Amino acid sequence: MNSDLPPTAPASVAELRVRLVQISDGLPKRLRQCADYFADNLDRIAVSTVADMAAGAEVPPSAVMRFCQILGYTGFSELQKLFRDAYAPGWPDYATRMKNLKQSGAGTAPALLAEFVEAGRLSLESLAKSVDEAALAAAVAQLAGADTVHVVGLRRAFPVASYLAYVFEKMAVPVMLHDGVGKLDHRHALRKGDAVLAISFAPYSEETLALAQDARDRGLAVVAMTDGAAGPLGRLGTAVLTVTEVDFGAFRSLSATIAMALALAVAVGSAREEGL
Amino acid sequence: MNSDLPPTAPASVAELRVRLVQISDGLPKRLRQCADYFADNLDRIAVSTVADMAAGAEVPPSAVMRFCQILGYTGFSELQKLFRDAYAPGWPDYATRMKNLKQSGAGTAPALLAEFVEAGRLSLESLAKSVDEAALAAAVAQLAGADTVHVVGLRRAFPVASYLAYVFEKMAVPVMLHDGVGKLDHRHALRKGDAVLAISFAPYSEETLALAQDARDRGLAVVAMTDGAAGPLGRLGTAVLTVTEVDFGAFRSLSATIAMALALAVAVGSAREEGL
DNA sequence: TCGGTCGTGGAATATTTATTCCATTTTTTG
DNA sequence: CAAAAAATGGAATAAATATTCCACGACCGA
Repeated sequence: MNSDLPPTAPASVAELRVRLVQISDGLPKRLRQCADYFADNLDRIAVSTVADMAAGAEVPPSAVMRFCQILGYTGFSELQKLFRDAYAPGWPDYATRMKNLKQSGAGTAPALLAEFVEAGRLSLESLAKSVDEAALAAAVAQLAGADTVHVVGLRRAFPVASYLAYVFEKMAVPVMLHDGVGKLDHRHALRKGDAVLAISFAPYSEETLALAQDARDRGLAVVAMTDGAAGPLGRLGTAVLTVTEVDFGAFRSLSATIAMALALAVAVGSAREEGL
Repeated sequence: MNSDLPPTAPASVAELRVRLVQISDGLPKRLRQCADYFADNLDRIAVSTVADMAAGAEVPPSAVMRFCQILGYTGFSELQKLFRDAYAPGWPDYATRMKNLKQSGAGTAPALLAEFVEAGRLSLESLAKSVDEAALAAAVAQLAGADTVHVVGLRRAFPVASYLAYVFEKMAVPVMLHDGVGKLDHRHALRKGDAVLAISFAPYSEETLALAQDARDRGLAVVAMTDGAAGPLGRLGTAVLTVTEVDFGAFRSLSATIAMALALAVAVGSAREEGL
């Protein structure tokens, strides 16, 4: 008797995800297409019909049905119910709360908060969607290979720069924060083998560009965090990390920029530890 | 002829939300129940049937149909399509991208980025859900009434403090950033009529607590941004803003903290302008 | 109070969507 | 290479869901 496949249907989204990858191997062609497409589009299941999913997986609807039954469900509907139910507790509370906040009236603090929260969320989503993994890897490599990392970022970018400096410090990466205090020119601090991590967004601050340019002239690695590869800082960088931040009003949430900065700093920190 | 209601159906979720509150008044009982329930449960629309929504609004299904048609749609399906489509481009791409990033393998930069992005998102959601509007209003009032705002925050909180100082400055609010450079004690700068905005999270930095304590002793307003009202800074504040940040590894994304800070600063800035 | 309009609920119908079944093709196995 | 088994696609059927229709009742103005 065939008892090598558990007859029990996954009772949660998490379980299902595990099962999907488990069974993907050892499944005939069409059914594997289903497994793969389902695994890659878990979020669409709740709002799709059998026909939609079938079209996405490029199989006939009947294949989708068979697939659901192989997983242990009576049919697609039962599987879909899993996802429809799962939506309820996750998003809705947040969404309604958000709506209430915004309804407080434009200009009030809760409404502003709602806007900034939303801007931050959008920025983070957009970052996840658009990140250039190759550029990120290059940036990590260049910074991990540097003797000292010079972090520069002024005005709006200064909070990010200071946080980066803090994290680098915690991770025992030699770091120098160029904060422009007292109009001092820290340019002479750049040495061969160092790298510059420059953060600036339009309108770009001259001091930041100047330091980056100087480093570039001397042949140092320049990692740029900016809002467009085509901008002045983007052209200067030996590795360019693009972060588009959704801003509300005149101020930006910096959420995406900080997430990128953290990832970069921690990755560099780990890379250096391994390199010891 | 009755042309006071626009015959055009809202073409986006945002438009629909506006329309819902507009028409809620001047609608017969059952239809208003629909409008209210829909407005409060926008997120459920995508995954519900007419019967579900009807049950939720405590009306018969036919009432829901009439309601959809009054809004200008041919029926519920058309309205629902709005939400199902909105899910597809918004979340799904993000979700799959996220999964891919995480799959890059623990410790690599893209995987780290995914984690920090996720932590940021969760923090923002949790902030929107848990914000104390009364405390926020109190904080705005106290800061708006102050002569000079003293911002203090060190270590992890310093990026937030520096950004706050930047925004206050841009909004023409007299501000002083206490950054502890050179171990200077800026305490003497506190004057009657000033207010302190202190930011600190466990483990709390002594300097921040000391400044807050000093201000409190002199009877100044102390607005605290911290991670628990019961903490040492929470006990000191005359207004306490609680921000729980989801952190990944040893570092936190600061997304929620910055969103809160921005909302606070902009609200204070506007309040002061009006008060001129 | 009467006649009309408007709102309402439920039953009937139309449409969409899920599910099953089976003839055909492909793959495996002896 | 043939026979059996498995897999496949599409058409038929069943179920669910959306939508319309209409008879009833409440409300409003005359």
